[in-house]
Amino acid sequence: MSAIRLLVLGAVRQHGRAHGYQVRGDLEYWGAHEWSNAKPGSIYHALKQMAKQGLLHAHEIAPSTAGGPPRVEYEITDRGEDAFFRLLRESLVAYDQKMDIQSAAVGFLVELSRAEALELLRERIRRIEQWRSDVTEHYIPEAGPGQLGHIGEIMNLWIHTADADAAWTQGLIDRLEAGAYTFAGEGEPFVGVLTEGQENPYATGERHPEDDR
Amino acid sequence: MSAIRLLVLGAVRQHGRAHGYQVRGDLEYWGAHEWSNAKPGSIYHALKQMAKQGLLHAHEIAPSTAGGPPRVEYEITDRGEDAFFRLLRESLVAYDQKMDIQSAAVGFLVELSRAEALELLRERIRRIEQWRSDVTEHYIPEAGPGQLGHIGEIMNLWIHTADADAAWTQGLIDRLEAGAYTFAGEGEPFVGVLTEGQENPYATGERHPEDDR
DNA sequence: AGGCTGGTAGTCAAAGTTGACTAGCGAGGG
DNA sequence: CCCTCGCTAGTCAACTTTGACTACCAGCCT
Repeated sequence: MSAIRLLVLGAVRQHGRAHGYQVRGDLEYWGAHEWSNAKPGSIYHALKQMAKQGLLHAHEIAPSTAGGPPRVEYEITDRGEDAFFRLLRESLVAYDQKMDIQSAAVGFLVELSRAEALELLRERIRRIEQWRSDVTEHYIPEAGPGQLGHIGEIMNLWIHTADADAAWTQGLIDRLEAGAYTFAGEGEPFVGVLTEGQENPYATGERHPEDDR
Repeated sequence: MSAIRLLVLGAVRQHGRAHGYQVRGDLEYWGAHEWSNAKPGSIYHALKQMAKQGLLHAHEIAPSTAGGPPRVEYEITDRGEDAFFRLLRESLVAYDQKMDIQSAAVGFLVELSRAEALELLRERIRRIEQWRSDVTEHYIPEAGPGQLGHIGEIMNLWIHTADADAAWTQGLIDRLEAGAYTFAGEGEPFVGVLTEGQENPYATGERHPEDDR
């Protein structure tokens, strides 16, 4: 599974009602084109697919107010809401080194309660540690790690990455315990969507040399 | 781009001549089903595609010696050889946080000369540092990082990951400089393929609880 | 002899992804 | 007034990925 469904569901949800181009704008605003496969084609595909599956409801074509073709507006359904939270919770605890999913989940972290977020992040650490010990136990040949030759460097890379991830997670836990950010039910939320007409400071353009990578 | 082409090309190349099931076995032996999308469908698809594109030559169907349908054997072509090294070099220097590609590249690292491998790894570090400074410069709002709210944690995650990657790369460089492993042209290479009839200690099975993730 | 299991080798439809392309409208220049 | 440019909003074909499925043979059990 990729991050696109979580991102699109979350974007539509935060808007209440959004069309594809709006979602596209939000994801760009979040920098998602940098760290996920959130390209136009994928976004529109995900919208259609999730509408077909009943996670979104498609309000048929409103003619555009600002030039261009008519647009389809989407709204999240109850089943979509469920799917969003299921995806979010899974993505937070799953250690599968897919950074795009992890990033997307962090972006929606504050949709949960602080207590649940902390719980999930602690579970994440437990799973990373479990994974780490499974790997070190099972992938080391009987004759010692030397038998693996340079192939052992792959395992080394993974362990190194897992440790870095656990450390980052712990850092986030510490910040959250210290009261950082505003979670669901804690008052005025931080909303990261672009309202109609607002310019996007991170729009695709010349401003990010790293786009060229 | 995914890791599958590099993996399949490299596997066929190390065998000299291999059919799909053999490639599948090698990738499993390398643990690639854990850290990449090397599923049967993808492997067979990649083989066919690369044969169509002239990177592999398909020796038409030899009847199987051990039950099952007849099998197609593949051999790498000169263009395939070029493509393999181009992919390998690219994958080593590219910092795009796709761990599957990085892992695959590490697996074939010793196909290069030690000098070139070191050169590429140093370039990798330079690129990570470049990426890091680009990101920190361009993605921090004028009003300070606090403006980002919890979204800033995504950037934090990426920076953290980049630093961990650079550290791992430096560690590998140190080990290679100290003479670790056997590179191309340095004598008897370490070959990580399964020969006919050899049992695969890492075959898909009950032995890896982490498969269940 | 018949049936069951398990390994061998691979196919296929459905889903997801990519990058290039289109079409409509407004603003601004000449 | 016309033409181009750029933004809005999206489509589409080609390609890749996924997971379930198939067919064949060997060995074992009864």
